[in-house]
Amino acid sequence: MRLDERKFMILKAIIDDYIQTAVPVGSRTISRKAGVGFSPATIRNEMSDLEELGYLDQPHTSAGRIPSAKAYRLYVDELIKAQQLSPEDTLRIHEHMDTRTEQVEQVIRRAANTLSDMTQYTSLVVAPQLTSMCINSVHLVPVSSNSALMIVVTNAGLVKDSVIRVPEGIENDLLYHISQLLTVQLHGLTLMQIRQQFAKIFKDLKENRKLFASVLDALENRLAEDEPHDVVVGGSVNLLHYPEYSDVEKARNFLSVLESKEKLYPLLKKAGSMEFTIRIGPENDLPELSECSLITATYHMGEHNTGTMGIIGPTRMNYTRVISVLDFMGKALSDLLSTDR
Amino acid sequence: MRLDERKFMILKAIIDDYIQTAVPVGSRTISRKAGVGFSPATIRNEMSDLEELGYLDQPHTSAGRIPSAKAYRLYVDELIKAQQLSPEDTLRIHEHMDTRTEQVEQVIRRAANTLSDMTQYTSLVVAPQLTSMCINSVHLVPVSSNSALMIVVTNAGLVKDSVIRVPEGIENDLLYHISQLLTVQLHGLTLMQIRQQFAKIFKDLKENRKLFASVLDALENRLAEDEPHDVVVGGSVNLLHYPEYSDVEKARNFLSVLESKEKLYPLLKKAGSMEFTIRIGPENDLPELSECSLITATYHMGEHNTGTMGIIGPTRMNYTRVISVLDFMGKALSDLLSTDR
DNA sequence: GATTAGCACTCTATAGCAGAGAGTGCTAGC
DNA sequence: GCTAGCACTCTCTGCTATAGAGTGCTAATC
Repeated sequence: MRLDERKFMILKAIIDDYIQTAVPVGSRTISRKAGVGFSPATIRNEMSDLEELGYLDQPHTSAGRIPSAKAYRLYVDELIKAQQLSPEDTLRIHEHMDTRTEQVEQVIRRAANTLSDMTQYTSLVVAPQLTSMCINSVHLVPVSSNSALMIVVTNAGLVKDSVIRVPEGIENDLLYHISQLLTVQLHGLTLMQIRQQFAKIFKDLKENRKLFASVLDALENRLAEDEPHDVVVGGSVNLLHYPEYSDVEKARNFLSVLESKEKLYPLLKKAGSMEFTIRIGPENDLPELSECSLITATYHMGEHNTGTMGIIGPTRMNYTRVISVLDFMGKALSDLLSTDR
Repeated sequence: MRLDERKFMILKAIIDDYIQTAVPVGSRTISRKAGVGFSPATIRNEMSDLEELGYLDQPHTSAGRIPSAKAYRLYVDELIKAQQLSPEDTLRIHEHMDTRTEQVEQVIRRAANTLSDMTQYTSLVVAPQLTSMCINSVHLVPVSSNSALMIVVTNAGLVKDSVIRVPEGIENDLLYHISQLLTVQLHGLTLMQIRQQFAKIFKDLKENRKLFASVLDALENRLAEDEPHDVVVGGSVNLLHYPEYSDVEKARNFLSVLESKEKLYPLLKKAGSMEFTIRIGPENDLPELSECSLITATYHMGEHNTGTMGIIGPTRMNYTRVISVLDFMGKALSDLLSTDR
């Protein structure tokens, strides 16, 4: 059976109502709505059909109906229309994001907070992946008489540091000198290239072999790991405001996911460079999120570097609003990160 | 009335039991304990005294007693004895923390996770504050045709970055050259000194004034902010396992605090360089934490740099265990960060 | 033929009540 | 000084009755 216009209309009304109230929707409620010219009995018949078609679920016989994941899918695919963000909201984003010079990391954190504030859901943002990652400089900073902090700066602004052992009583000047030497040797090389040229680089370094050895060793270790990009989470407690999470058990499950970056990152990664993705309830791979929806969007830093952000809410989230907020925030962020401030 | 030995003993037994069960403790329960040679009636009389003295509370007439904040204070001050961590636990810490070269940031995150895993409470760790903070190098990395990422590395390994505008179509080589120039000019200066010598530095730079101006401008802005050190939180959902937080409202309040670094940082900051601090329930400044206890401890990186870590749990937390875990972790972390790996 | 009014039926949520259980405080006796 | 005994208090659990929301079906209406 194809869905005729009236069924569409009724389904949309049910979803809209349920998004607002989180309470199963009865036929009378729909019937009373402005623009619906049918009695509860008629609505009931249609609802019965919609249930058979898999768009509605009934918690128990004498309750109203709630939309199924299939219904939300139809809803986002066909029923909602792009909506302009209200002037107040655009202003709000601009206010929150309009700070002059600031660290990229901080801009991103601020974006996450703004997103969660405005939607009252939970937000995720990952910094843009810079395309080619190579070493910019190496620094050795004395920490104690026989150890130093090794800091490696890559062109992504990403920094990797670790403590290494240095010969007892080494002069600070010498450490500095060695840093410079290493920087000259390694600058501009990708992490890959360094590994390949390890032997050669090592040969070129004449004095302080032992120190160099431990630096290169540390570097080698550092390069080996392919750390997942950091995911910034905003408003993780927001979901606890919704009746869906009045059960502590559920709340804990949800929050556990937010705590593990390893689970979070693939969620956003999967979205790739799609401008928008919407995953509803069970469409998410994580069972913990089977009662949530995740909407992702992208933003840009310069021409090549793309970052991803997302909003997680209950399946009955306000899709329309979230999409417009993400859309606008994407533009604001791209502006902020791609031009001066 | 002074507390005699028997009252001490009974109070300790009550606290120990309540820490385990979270259920108001009755006189029979205490009486049955090995080593207590008194009937429930006797215990009841003592309990009644202890209540009058403010050490015990009674939720309602026919419930058992629960320890008050005053009781916990006495408990940690006088009743608990330092305890050796079990061999299994020390092994566990070593296993978790025994990774070779790793970023300081990662070591700290790992420490936070280990702490929360082992105690089943929530952990906080801040990276060591390096004592003298000065600039190590400045880098400009092209992002788009008219903007670049400015990266400032300080000797703390801390990195501050921000996007700045650069003249349209500037050569990468030139950007690099300018970075070098700036690094030479600024290297070794504290943030303060730079601000003082702003004019002089600016005068020395001959070409590309406009670019320098915007770099220095960005730097100025960057230096102005005194960002709170980052607090790493581990096991934030752990507290939701305890009956104290079976109420979603309470859970939300608690988690909100963890979300705001601005509230968290002062908590640890206040501990200063004290080896241990214990704050019980209302002794915490934050009303949201009035039913929690916070134990902090310090660790060291090299000779001068001290970091702080803490455990937040319900007031009925297992103080003895938490203190031994923190103590051991402090040593492990200091070892890890101060010598090579 | 589609729509709707009417009605019996189902299921949930809530309040009220009784009984069990845990624990206390007091008193009298050891 | 300690404890056995007992009446009393308060909570928790389970049960029942009731109200309310909503449905599905049938028969009447447009």
